[in-house]
Amino acid sequence: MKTDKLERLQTTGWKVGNAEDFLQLNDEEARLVALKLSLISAVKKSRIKRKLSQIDLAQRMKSSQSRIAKIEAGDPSVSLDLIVRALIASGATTRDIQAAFTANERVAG
Amino acid sequence: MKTDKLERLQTTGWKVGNAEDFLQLNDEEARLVALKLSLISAVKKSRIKRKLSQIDLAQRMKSSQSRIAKIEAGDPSVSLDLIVRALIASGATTRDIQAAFTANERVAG
DNA sequence: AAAGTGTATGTCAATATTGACATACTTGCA
DNA sequence: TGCAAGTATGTCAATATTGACATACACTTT
Repeated sequence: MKTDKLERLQTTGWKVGNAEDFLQLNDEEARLVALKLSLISAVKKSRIKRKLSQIDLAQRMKSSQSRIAKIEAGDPSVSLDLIVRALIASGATTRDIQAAFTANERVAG
Repeated sequence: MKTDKLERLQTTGWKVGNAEDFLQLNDEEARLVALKLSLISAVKKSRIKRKLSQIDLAQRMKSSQSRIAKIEAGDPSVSLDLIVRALIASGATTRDIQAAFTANERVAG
């Protein structure tokens, strides 16, 4: 029984990609991006609503003003974790977060 | 996930910080954890529902079986980004994701 | 004009997260 | 029993993300 590369790839969960995978991946990537954008929008909205400056929000979540600015600017260095943290720290309710998802559905439908 | 937040709070002396800040931070951290748990549960549910093995799901999202296992085990090395990617790749609809948030609200509310 | 307040952008060392791999455990089936 | 498929766990080099800092920009008030 030879343990060639293909078999190894299969047993470890790998397969050669094709065009379908590529398109599928793009779609999923698009959904994630759309979701992030919705949440980012929710962060800014929530922060403004509660009259918090970026510095205020940064202090609340032990981050920095520049990070908050990057969040709201959609900087690629910002993770979904940080966006959601900001959303929570800004005082957004779980309902607000759900609303962001709903908005996302409309966009990404 | 960062688990050194408490440690940093302690070592920095935090004369500025007060009990209110401390509790607030814990609460926000708890909300994030609860949210992650809900989404993790949704990942596994969605994967099983569509009869996908961890290897299948890993292929779909260009990850590895061990990563999927870590996601579902709630391993601290797994980001919210990865959880949501897995959720999307598993075929979960936006409605499914919203449902996960609703479940989270019941827990964290 | 100068000073104050809030936001944007670039940089970077420290830290967190990643896919990949090896390997062990579990379950069911021949 | 042995085998195969699925899952769990530990490790690690490569990469991504972080808070902090400096600094520039926009706007308002003095």
